[in-house]
Amino acid sequence: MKNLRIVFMGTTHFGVPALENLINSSHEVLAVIAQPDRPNKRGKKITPLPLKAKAMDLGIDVLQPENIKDPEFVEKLRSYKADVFIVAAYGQMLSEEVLFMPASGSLNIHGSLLPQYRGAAPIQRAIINGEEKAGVSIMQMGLGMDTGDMLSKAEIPITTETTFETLHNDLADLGADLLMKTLEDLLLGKLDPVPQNEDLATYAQKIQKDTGHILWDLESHEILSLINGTDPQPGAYFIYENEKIKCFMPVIIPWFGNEPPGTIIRASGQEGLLVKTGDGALSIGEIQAPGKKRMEAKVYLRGNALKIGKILK
RNA sequence: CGCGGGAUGGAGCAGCUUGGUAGCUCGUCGGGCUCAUAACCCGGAGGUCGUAGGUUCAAAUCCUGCUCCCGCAA
Repeated sequence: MKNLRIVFMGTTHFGVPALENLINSSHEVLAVIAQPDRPNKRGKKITPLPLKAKAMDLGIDVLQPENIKDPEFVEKLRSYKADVFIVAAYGQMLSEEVLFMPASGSLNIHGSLLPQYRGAAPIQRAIINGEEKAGVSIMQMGLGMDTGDMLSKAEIPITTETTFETLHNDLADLGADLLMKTLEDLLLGKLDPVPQNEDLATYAQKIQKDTGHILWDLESHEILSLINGTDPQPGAYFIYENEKIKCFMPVIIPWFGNEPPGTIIRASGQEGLLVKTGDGALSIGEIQAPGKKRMEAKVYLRGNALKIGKILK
């Protein structure tokens, strides 16, 4: 099998499985392009970017241009004489010049079933919106945001236990395998690019800080989706005595009481936390208070009290 | 040097302001009650109070350095 000369662009965990697959294949990864290191996390520490760390472990050159359109960098990129660029959650828009530099152009691994959920937070939004399935798409990158012709896609179901974290990891793995097949087809000339149907396009808005604020008068399944779609980051929360309490691992519980939505129905070290919603109740499996670790709700309630009957906002 | 919270038996917390007896909820072990129980009652084991130093007759508690964890802001 003929090899492809590849330059990989990515920054987060999302691209790691794909990079690993490429390394273990007959293809040649010439370099990895990642976002520049972002100064400081909390206090002083600098957490290395996941994909960069992986690439360095594997002994691959890592380049981190401040701006990928920088002419000097573009020349550097050209010097690799790559056959194709692979982009997975890189974080910078590519210019036309870069996009079409390799003979086979640039391929993007995107965490949604395009043309739905183009943009910044496709995985979170798919869960939050209560979709029944999610997926990854590989496309030939075009000029617009996630607009290129589709080359392949794969699906995965979303359940009541699917969180952003689990789905993200599953999709990263799925995308990695899909990438290998797609590259194989590319070499065999079997690719069949299909333009996206613009009429069906939707956009996944970036997750804001208050996206996770739970509105208890929504229905249980809607709140469950919000909690799961923001788990672990940034987390869905309610306000209790001016403190943000984050909620994780929700379970829908049938409940026919007529308390106002947001009422704490149960809160004990034995029964855990149960809150009234618009159409029933939601058991919160894990919670996290400011400055505290995430823990089982019943464990938290052994040392901290939440008043039964109080209405959460 | 971005702001802030925290480290106390196995888990979650209180105690620190006003130094001097190790507390609470739970778990665990043993016993009891019960048709029975995750319920209830009785009893036990288990803690160098993150770490290094300082002040003091005496430090979980006051002072300083360090390590680690977490929330916010980016």
